[in-house]
Amino acid sequence: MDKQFVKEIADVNENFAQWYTDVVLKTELVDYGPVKGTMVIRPYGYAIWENIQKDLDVRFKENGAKNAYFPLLIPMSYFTKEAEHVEGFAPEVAVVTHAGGGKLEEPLAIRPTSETIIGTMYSKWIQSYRDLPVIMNQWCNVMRWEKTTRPFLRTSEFLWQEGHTVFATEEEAMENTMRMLEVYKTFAEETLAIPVICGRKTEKEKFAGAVATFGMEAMMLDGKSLQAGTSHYLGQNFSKSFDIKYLDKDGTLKYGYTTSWGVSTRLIGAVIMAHGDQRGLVLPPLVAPVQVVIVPVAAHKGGVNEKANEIEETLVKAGVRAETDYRDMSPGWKFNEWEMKGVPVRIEIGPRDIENGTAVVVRRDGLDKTFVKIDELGKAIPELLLTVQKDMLLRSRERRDKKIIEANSLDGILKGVEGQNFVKAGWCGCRECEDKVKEVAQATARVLCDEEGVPETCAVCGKPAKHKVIFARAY
RNA sequence: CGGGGUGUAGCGCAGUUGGUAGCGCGCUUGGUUCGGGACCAAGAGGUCGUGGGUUCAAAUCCCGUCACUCCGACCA
Repeated sequence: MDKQFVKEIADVNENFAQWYTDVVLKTELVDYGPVKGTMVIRPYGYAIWENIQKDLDVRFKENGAKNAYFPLLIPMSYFTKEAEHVEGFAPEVAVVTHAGGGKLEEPLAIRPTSETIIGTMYSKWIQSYRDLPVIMNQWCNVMRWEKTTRPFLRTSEFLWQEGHTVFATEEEAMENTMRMLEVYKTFAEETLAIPVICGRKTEKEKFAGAVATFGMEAMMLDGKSLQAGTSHYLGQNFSKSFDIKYLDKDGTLKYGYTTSWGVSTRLIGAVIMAHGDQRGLVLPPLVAPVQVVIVPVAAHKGGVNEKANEIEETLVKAGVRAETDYRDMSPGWKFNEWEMKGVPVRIEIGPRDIENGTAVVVRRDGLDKTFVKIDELGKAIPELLLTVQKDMLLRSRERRDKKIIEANSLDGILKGVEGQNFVKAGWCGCRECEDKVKEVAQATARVLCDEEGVPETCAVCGKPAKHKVIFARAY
């Protein structure tokens, strides 16, 4: 079709990294920030984030969470209370040493995550079993000084949501960890149309300071895995470090059990890399800033803009995020631009259509044109958006499932990941074998999936396997 | 932190043996167009990343430096 346009965005298959960068910059989702590794999220990109926030927030509240806000700066001393945690984050923490025109007595960490400050506050707030559970969530920015960065996937500063809870018992805390993982999974599939695989992370991949980390992994178009969300069971590690105690019914003082869970703007990266194509973005209707764009054709002929406006009003009334592109440009230009920006449905309306009482309706996920009676748009379009949303999930899942394979040797793992697959394999559970896979195949253990049945032997060393694990190259 | 690459107009690039800055797209104005990236005309826009050196003369040659980027290592 349009060679020149297609050339503007790198080939999806030939150079995925370049394609990705082109898409985020050319569709005006982001721009690079002045500080290395930071990004400016532009209105179009931010609108996606707002849709994600809105949707997730409802789900969190349905599960008992309340929103709060904790400070950006954390005294370094707080930070050093949990040994594993400080060790895990130390290299990437940015520190404020000067303020008010002088050197500070105590340096302040810019939060890389808020377990420490929230833990400190919880220890003040929690006295009795009657105060539990505490389930709070905050939407904020965090900073981690990363060596290599890529918009949305890994930036020095990013926006996220972090939930922090305290429960009286291990069972409740564990239940919450799994519950929030499930919330994420449902959200990813229903709203982002991205199928995910959930499971426990290995010791190596675990969150610093956690007893256990559970993650959801999504497959990108190039077969690599993206950790799209995590839910941590922290046991009593943090409650002991931060002195989070409550007086139980039986009159004894006990440490609470804490959990934390988070997803970030990385989800936007996931959407791009799971659904995009040669023409650019393909956004699932539920997160698309603009769900329907109406393009008037031959607007100078009179009555066209009026009709377009009328359709827009009908759709807005039906609860659709619809917009009309009145710009004085050739329609072809607009078609391509909105396709690049991933708008799920386009409506074309011109003199010919008005005469016939129909409009041209085009799905971004298929680009096939259909004619719909103008009077029926108010009903047909919302239905179509739902269909697109569902189809996108089905297609992604189909595509992904074909690329999940099994292997029982190191070579099999290597061949598998080279073929852009997720590779399920038996694993003895030792760190050496995990490192060996990384060395030979540049793949890491994504999540354990023991519930599917553990193979007899470890694919690496041949000793009896303790786990079934998914190996994949990852972002 | 190692290895490669690139810095020239908003974006993409050209610039030969050193000779004083160019192309495409975009932008502005006017007009004709409008069903898959339209056309004509007239414009605006540049400390050639940066510091030094060689030279009558440097985007071009030499030395330094900075930034960005890709591939590793490290990490959510």
